[in-house]
Amino acid sequence: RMQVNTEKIIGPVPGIEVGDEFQYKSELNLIGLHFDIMGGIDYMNIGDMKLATSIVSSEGNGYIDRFNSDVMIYSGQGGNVKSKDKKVIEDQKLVTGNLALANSMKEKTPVRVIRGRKRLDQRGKRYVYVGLYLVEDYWRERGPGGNVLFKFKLRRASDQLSDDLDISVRD
Amino acid sequence: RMQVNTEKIIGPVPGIEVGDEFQYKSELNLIGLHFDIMGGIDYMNIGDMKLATSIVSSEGNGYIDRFNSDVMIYSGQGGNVKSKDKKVIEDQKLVTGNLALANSMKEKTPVRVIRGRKRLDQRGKRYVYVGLYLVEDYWRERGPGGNVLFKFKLRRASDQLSDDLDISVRD
DNA sequence: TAGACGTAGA
DNA sequence: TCTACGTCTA
Repeated sequence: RMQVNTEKIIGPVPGIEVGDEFQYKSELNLIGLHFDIMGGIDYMNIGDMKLATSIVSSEGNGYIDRFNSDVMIYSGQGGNVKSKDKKVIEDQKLVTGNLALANSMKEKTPVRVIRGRKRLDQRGKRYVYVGLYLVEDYWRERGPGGNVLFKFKLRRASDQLSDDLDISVRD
Repeated sequence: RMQVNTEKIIGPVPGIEVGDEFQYKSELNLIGLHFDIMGGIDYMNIGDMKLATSIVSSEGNGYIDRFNSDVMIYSGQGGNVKSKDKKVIEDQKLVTGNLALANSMKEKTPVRVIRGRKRLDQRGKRYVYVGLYLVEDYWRERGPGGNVLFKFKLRRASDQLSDDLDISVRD
């Protein structure tokens, strides 16, 4: 797949379909699906408001998200993630990516969702574009360490292919 | 470019030509030019001997290499590199990648060389495959911090395209 | 300058 | 588990 897209946009990326699969976050960047090569939440500024463009839910990094049929619970960023040189546990704050997701709820703008899962053979991950979602709700929780965590509830937009994503994402 | 190559080999990679250019080290991995997605020296075990397969000389990370026409001086790995959570300065050792390069000299096996340079627009780097080199010499030096550094002298193999690489690598 | 749901291999 | 010439944005 040789498409290259350097423009960050909200909504579908031309040429990319639900179920398309990638091997690296850097590929998501080249393709224009998700430009933040490390971060889970990508966003852009519309005027002076941050709006989320895409999120990556990836296995094996301390974040715990949930997928149930067309609803997902996505963990906010910051605070509680294991990091070699950073032992402190802090409250997550409603800034940058978390703020962008909250704004996306207010503005009812769609968010591209990419799901990264470990391969069965344990050789890296695969990232599958699972479609557009709308942020339906968010709230604060206390994490295991007592710190504040944000949780975002997203629902898959209905006007999309209804392929069985569990199959398309399965190894 | 959609070629994918998962087999690590010594020498030229089929389908890849001198001057071919890539945007990410992960692309070098997909293509089979250089499998170590972070490290500068990639190698393989032939029997119980490590032999270098490829090296990446990349700008802007504390290592200082030199390119002069068909000769390059490549810095060994370890010891003196700035790293956020690692302040200690240590002697480089003749192990792993450094040992592999030393063995490649003894065995006269070619090493693929990739040159990573910052883009003029400062948006990332570009990696150019500049061809096969032979390790001609290596020695120990003292670095600015007094620690031992390895330096490897490599000479470009003569039976290759003699395009002006300075042009092919220029922004 | 440092943070961020990175990756493969020893 | 840790290292390794990573890579983008704020």
